[in-house]
Amino acid sequence: MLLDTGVRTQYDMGVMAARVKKSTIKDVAREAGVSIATVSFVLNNRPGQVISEPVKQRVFEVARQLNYHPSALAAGLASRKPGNIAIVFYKDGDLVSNLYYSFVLEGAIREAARMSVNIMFSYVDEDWETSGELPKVVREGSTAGVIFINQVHPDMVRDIERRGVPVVLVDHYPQIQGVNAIEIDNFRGGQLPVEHLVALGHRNIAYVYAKADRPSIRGRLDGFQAAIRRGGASEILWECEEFTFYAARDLAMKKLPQSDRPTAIVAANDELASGVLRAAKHLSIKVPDELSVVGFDNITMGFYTDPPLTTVGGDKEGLGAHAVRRLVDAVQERAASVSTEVLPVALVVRGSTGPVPGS
Amino acid sequence: MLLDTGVRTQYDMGVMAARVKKSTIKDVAREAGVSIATVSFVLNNRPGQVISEPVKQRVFEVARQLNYHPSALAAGLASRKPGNIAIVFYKDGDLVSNLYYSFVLEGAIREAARMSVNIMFSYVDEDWETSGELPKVVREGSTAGVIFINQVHPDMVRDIERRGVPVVLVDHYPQIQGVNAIEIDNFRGGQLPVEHLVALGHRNIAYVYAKADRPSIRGRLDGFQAAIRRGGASEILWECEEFTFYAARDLAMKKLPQSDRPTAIVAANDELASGVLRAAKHLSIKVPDELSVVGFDNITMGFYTDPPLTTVGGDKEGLGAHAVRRLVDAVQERAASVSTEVLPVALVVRGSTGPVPGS
DNA sequence: CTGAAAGCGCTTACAG
DNA sequence: CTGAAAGCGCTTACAG
Repeated sequence: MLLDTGVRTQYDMGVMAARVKKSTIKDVAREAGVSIATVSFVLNNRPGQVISEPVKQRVFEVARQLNYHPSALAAGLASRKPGNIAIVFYKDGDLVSNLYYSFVLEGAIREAARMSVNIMFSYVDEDWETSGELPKVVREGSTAGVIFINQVHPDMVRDIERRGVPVVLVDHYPQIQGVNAIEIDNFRGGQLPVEHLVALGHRNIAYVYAKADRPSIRGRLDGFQAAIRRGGASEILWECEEFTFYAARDLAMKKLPQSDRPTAIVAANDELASGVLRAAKHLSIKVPDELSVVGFDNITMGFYTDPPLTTVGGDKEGLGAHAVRRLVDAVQERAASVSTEVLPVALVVRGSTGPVPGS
Repeated sequence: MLLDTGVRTQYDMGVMAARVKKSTIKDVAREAGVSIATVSFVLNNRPGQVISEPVKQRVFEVARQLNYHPSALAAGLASRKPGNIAIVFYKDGDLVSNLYYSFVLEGAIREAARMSVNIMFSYVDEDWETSGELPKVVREGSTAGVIFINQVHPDMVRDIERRGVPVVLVDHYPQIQGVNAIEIDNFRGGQLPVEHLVALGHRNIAYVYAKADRPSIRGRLDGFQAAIRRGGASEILWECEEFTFYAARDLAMKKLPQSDRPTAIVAANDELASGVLRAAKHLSIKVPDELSVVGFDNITMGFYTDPPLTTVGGDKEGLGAHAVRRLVDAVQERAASVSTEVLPVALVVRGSTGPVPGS
């Protein structure tokens, strides 16, 4: 438990003389002249339970007057279902401050607010294999369901569901079968830039990426390659050391000066694309006149590059919002079955792409 | 309440045959051959309560074996103190995805995880004045304390504290007296760039900012002005329309070409500084050779500008972490008294500042 | 249509 | 040093 008993200090000093006490279901029942069961029934609009209109009105009225709000703790305990959901992520990540996932979180939090569901945040240790310890929120039964974003451990998901706590996965890896999941259409997202560039006359298109054992990265590459084949363009793969701005910049600094330089570059994400843009600037290669560049993710950064970045945008907030809706459905057992929901992507054309040079 | 009764679908189909049930304090008491009170006492390490060593060991052992974890809901209800804290913000903000505050949140979440406290997120309507409605988490008594980041309504803070729920404010506005608050040293942060620039020989320094009725912005400006006076430099104020990259860029595009152009520019934040950098690039003014630029906040963006931005950095994660520790102290009534904690700032020298031209 | 009562899983005076 | 019992504020069969 979080708290000790102890003596109040500041409040006792008179500053907060009138400490307000919450009214309870008993207060409402007494005032309205009904039983607490009846109060509970009308306030929860219990299906199957018929309460006469006058009684209902009286209860609502009294509840309003007394400013009554049911205790979430008591309700959760009695119903055996906490009124909260939780987002759990791994400790060594930077999920919250991440330029991409922070928008997913924003979407989740807003949707939860809209649905009047509290949302909790919790980390789990990386070394789940060895500890086997479930997230605190599920160990202590304070959440009705959990959302994992990004990394996840398959066995942990099983263990959590075995406790009767539904799980929804967002843009997760590794792959897991038979779990509710939400992701964006990475394959389609990989095609979009190519189609755009081919329409602009480009035939010589490089893909900048880094190795990563993740479905989203794989999907983008697959989409790129499929579109390249279909467009009759030639596929060039530029592999960076890692998924960073500077790795992409350095790679581009090496590759761009070569004589058979591609006329367009598609990057696996906006950060890499920004690195390419920087290299082009240093090499005095004009974008988009001499080189077109496309990113992926549509993160804020792309507004501020020079020129502003053409990119592929998924509905990041939607990812979070859908996950919350999905989870609440699962918790309420309204969910038909397990499935993976794929959210659409769209090309966001800004200033970094143009007709192939010499066209 | 979040949930209906209903029939399980997927789980009943055999996939999740062995639904695990949580063990309770009763189970532990029975196995260990003691009363539930004793279990509660030893597990909570209740001060003043003396339990014999052998009994303690037995209880711990059994609890471990049964994988017992106290129900947070039950404990919260019985003790009248929820085991959670909450971060509440206003609905129209972009706090979570904000380039600055997302790091504060990251720090808060991590610290909460470290302290084994659950942290909840909640929005509150903008129109508090008219609704008077407290955040859901406090209405329903599911939080032991709340943190407000950024915007806050003074009367709401009072109302919440009157419920016995302590409040901690992070980088808040407007000003409120008598509440626990954490902020960075904006005044000192305003001085730092000037001292740095003066040491580099600059005497002609402009401050780029936008009007905002916020202590943090005011503090930076005050610091800037104080340092300018002390350094014997001349103060130039460039006021933008708003706090955006493009507003700063446009203003700089107008001001920079003037003959009496300053040799250095200090911006009220990194976004404005980036805008100035962009204008300089368009005007072919070399940074830092012909112009020095300093930002504020040390957001990720500053790594990617060209050149990388010299800026003033506060400990953003620390802001969140301190707030959590502060709040937990207040909840446990260990807090001596109400106070404002000011976190130090430091100059982060990167590539956008250099000696005054002609030196 | 409504109420009395058991119970959710804990904590906490109180008694011994 | 330990236990029996009341109580936290709800929900939910069950009875009428």
